[in-house]
Formats: sequence, structure tokens, C-alpha cells
Amino acid sequence: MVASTQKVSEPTSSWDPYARGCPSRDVLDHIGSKWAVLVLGELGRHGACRFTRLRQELAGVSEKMLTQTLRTLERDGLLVRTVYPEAPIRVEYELTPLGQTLRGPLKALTEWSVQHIEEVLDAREEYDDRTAKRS
Amino acid sequence: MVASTQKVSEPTSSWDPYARGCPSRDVLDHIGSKWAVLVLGELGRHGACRFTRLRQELAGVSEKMLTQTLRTLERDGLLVRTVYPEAPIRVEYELTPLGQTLRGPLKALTEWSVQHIEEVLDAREEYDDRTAKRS
DNA sequence: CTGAATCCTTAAGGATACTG
DNA sequence: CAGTATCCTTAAGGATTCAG
Repeated sequence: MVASTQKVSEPTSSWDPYARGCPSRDVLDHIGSKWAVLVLGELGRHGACRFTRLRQELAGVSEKMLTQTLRTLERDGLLVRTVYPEAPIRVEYELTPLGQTLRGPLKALTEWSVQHIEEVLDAREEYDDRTAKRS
Repeated sequence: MVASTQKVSEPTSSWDPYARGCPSRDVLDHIGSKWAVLVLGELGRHGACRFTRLRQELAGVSEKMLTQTLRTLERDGLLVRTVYPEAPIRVEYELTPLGQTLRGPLKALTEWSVQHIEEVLDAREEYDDRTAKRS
């Protein structure tokens, strides 16, 4: 389904996450959300994953949130859900080619959070001290 | 580099956003949140900004959420808030050196959302069609 | 095993009014 | 101008139970 040249009414350059109702803002919100970053990251590192593995890997995620996150990402075309009708049933999630293009940007973000966390923690301490001495 | 002579209680490699209580997960959540991405993006493109400009630029943001987002980012050491006690008062927000290091990663993310939005919209349509025909 | 469905509690977020 | 404070509504999210 390469239906690419259908609606030409909306040129690419008009999409703007700074605009009120722009869908790019929604997408940005989806891919930047708490669990989505980690789901996409794990699928990027490991390849196809089962539901249970993801739940273990994303320590602390509830089944509800994991399912919800996976559905959103599937609907956005970032991952595919494959059911293997064995017994017991097996379901695997895997990045689509579109999802693959997010690996770089998201990896950069998670790595940033690890590499600069100490600076952030220091900044917080300094901020709290500075604002606490309101006497 | 092998961070040697500081607090050795917590080696850098131990921070992991996939772990339950890790602060890197919080930070990742902060910088990936709906309005923070846009605030940091605007400050990255434009430089120092006043409150009102940010509110206009981030179409649809409420004063409450903007203030809240700015406070969080300030506490994390990503931006500085400077008050000019003129009349009327003027307040400017600007990225810190630490905040600057986020420009690249976040720019990549917002650009992704613009460049691939059509693919996402197509995927959604296809998903909705596929799941709607449950008859 | 992989969820869907329900209930329930907390947090997010908008609207409005008011202050230095 | 740049917020703070308050109220209120909605949404997020956890816990639990049940089903294919």
C-alpha cells in the first residue's frame, strides 16, 4: 500500500508542532511519553519482543499501561503486533521500518538522560537550597 | 573517560531508565513531556525568551502549565530564569550550557514528527479500518 | 500467556480571578 | 507583565478480576 500521492492539499512544510491542533504535536507526545520511549528503545536494541519480556524489562510498568502504550504505537505505525496461535499463545512486537527511523533520536535522548543525570541532580539540589531559604 | 575522582558511591554506568526508581527515568519524562519539548525547542531556536512570547509561541498552552514546565526545567538545570525589575517587570528564560546539549536530540525528535507525520496518519487510518471491520 | 474489563485513587490540566 | 491561588473537570494510572 504505497498510496503516496493522494491528498496533495497539505504540503509537508505546513505541519508544525507549535500550532494548536497539529497532529505532529500528538505524535511527538506519543513518542516522548514515559513508557513509549522505553518500549521503542527496547525493541530497537533487542529486536522482536514478547509481552512478558517487555513487562519485565520496563521495570514497574503495569499491564494496562504497557498494553495501552503498545496499542498507541501500533496504531501510529511504529511497531507491528504478531500473534502466534500456539498454546499457550505467543505475541511478539517488533519495530516497523518507520519505527526503526526513531531508534537514533530516541537513543540519543535516553543516553542523554544517563550521561547528564548527575548534573541534573546537582542542579536540583542547588535549586532546592536556593528556594528553601525563603525566611 | 572513566570518572575516577568524584563520588565513587555510584558509578555512571549504573544509571538506567529501565530501572524502577532511577532518576534518569524522571528526567527522561521531563524532557520528553508535551510542553517541555516545545519550550526547550523555542529557547534553542530563538535564544532568550520572555514569558509572554513563549505563551504565544506554544499555541494553546495555559499559563499554569507553562509556569509549571518552566519551573521543572529550571530546577533540572536546563534553563535559567532572569528577572529584570523594570516597570513593567520583565522576565527572560534562556538555556543553560546543560540545556544547550539537549538542542540536537530534541530538534531531531521534533523534525521527525514533522517529516513522518503523513506516514503516521496513513498508518492510523489503516489501523482504524482494520480494527473497525469486526463484524 | 496475553490481554480486556472493571473499579478506584491520584494527578494532570483548564478557567477564572487576583497580586506585586 | 508575569505570575500565584483557587476551583473544578477530565484523564492517567494502579489493582484486581476474568477470559480467549
